[in-house]
Amino acid sequence: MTKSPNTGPRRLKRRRIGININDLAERAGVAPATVSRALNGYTDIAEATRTRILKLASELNYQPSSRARQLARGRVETVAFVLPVNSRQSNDPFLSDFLDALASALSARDHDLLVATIRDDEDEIEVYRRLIAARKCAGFIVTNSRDDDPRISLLRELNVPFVVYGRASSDVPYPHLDMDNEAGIAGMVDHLVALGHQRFAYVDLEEVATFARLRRAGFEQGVLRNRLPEQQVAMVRVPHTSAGGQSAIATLFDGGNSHRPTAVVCPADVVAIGAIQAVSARGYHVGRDVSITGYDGVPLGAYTAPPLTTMSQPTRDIGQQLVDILFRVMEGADPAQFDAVLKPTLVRRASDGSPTLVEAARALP
Amino acid sequence: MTKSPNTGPRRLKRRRIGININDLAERAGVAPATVSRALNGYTDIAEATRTRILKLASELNYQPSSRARQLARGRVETVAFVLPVNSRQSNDPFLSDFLDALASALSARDHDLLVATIRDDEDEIEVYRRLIAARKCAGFIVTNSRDDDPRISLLRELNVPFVVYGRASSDVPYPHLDMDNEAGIAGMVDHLVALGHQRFAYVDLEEVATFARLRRAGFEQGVLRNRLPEQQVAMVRVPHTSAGGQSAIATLFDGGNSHRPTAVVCPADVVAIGAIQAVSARGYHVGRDVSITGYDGVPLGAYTAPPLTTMSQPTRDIGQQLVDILFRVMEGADPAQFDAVLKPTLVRRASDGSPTLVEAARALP
DNA sequence: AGGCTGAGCGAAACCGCTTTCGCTAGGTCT
DNA sequence: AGACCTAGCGAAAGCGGTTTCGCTCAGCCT
Repeated sequence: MTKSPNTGPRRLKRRRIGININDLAERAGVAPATVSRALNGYTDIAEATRTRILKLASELNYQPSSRARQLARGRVETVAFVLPVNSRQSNDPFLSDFLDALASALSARDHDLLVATIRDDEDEIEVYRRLIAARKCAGFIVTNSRDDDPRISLLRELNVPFVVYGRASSDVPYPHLDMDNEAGIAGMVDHLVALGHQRFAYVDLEEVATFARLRRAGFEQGVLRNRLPEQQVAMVRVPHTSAGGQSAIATLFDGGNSHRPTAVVCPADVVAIGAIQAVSARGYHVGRDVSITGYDGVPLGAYTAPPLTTMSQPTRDIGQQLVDILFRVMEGADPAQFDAVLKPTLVRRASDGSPTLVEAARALP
Repeated sequence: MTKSPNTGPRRLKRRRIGININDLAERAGVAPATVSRALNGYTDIAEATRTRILKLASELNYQPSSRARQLARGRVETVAFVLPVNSRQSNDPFLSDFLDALASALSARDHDLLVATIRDDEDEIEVYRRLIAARKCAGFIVTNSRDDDPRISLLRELNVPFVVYGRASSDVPYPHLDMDNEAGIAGMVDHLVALGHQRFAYVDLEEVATFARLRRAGFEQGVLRNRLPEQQVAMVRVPHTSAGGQSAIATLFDGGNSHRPTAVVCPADVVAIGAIQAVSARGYHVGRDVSITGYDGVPLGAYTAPPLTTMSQPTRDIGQQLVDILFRVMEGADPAQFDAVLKPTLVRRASDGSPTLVEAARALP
């Protein structure tokens, strides 16, 4: 009977990769242990020896194998970011900024970023389980948190460090960082009311992620605190896409609805962009006849016609802070203490304005 | 004198992570070697023993430590993707699709995806060097290739497997996959000529990446093979942003230039979106008075006003194929044989049309 | 001069796994 | 019945590092 694996991956070429610590030690005329000490900043080593070894190492371009080092140290210097990818569209224009923020912050701490992706049809929890069981990472960055998120329960249960971007309703505290979605949208309502708007529509998102719920809550809060009468406020619910924005406008404007809104609050720029397009197509002048606002601050929002007024989020800061928190947790800090909330900032462009010309607009077909 | 590192990272909590192969072997009443054999599909093991071990492993949720396994095997089951991030904008709406394609294809082969990022101010080559020296990955996916790309020289020199998305002029062959940028843009010119256009403008990109050069070459080829007279063809050069598109239109339309183009060919959707905006702002009707085309197939292109006609690239296929090629190279295949080129497909929406009304349009202010 | 101290380094164990090598025992063959 | 396989498994040697422990020896003190 054969002694080789009958299944398993095809044998990849096993190349002799570079030199190892023994080679280096031999050339330096010291023991491997001494090389290790020199490279890791121990002080019980003669300065002369250290510099000699360091010089040799840099000449030979030697670095310890991360695999071996991590095994010996019993640590894993990798953080995983599991990215949900919904097949219908890629709606995150900040992804590269976000990744960069994560990767830079991690690399400043000599850690690597492992990226895994999950599509709708895949079993998310299974991916987390595998990463944990194979000890591929020391912690997780979790995004797109949902209410009662099973990932959070899993990570708590297995006692794996993690930090969540966004909030999930949960009875137990967990480390997270969030934008103040609620305050953001409520602030947008304030802004529009200040411009003189009274008839509002909100485009709710068909989205399980918590931020959708919080933004809606923000709208309701804005309505409440500005004492907008209930019959002046409409709400539609559409997918989180530009097409969703278009269909929202269709239901708001095409029916025999006599109470067309003068302000349409969208909880996402992509949706707002669809809405602008649909409103313009109906002959209205966005920013004058109808105000439409977004949320997110996507770069393209500056180039729509008219340019989009929106709420912008400091993507890089968020990534940086998430990593900071994660390390605190990995170092053993009490996870419950991390619950920062950052405020978005209003970026006013040209898709909003005073509703002075609204009656004229309503006279249109 | 102390015996602890005076520098180096703060000590992370060293937790006892799960069980190891010895624990499992003990519980199963066999030697660790037998467990390893059972888990790795060797055939010189009794079927009963194997199933017993497998059952126990899944009950205890045991998986071998990837670090230890890779060290023992002398392999590194990780592929690195080094993502250039230019601070001014995040211009890749396909990033999440691309990452997903890479990650899925890799995970099908039990490999991980390591993502590193580089900003303009960082030393790219240094990042590659470090990843290689620390043996953090078995191969690289290289994108945004430039002519005479130093990364390619480095990787060849160090004999590290890699595959490039895009082409770089180089005297020595290297494994790569590319979209046929040249044919794509040339095909767009053909399309516009077929619609009746004769006066063209091309918006060249201020961009070091090779694709910019190839797309321009495609335009020139289109001009040539359609025998467009030289004085009917204008070219401007702008940054690879929507603002660039706007400024392109400014120089093309605002001067006393009597030869305004009826067709503006943009080599990127983001640029085209800026151009559409700028042309519309000048009172022209895009798609009737002026045709504007893009390239890339960004999702948002479907929601501009008018929706953008463009060339779309099969992002997922590209990622998948890149991984396929990389593995062939890692398995020792001759790198020179990989030089596939994929054709983009025309996505016709509404930003192009016959230039019949052009004279009327030119009568505008 | 003898004892003590601590700086500097080497030996060796270990991290958790893989893989080679060789042993044992049950089965087959003559 | 003895010789010979060979299936099945254990022992042990790595993989490339880190870290503990302890040794040596120069310098200092009495």
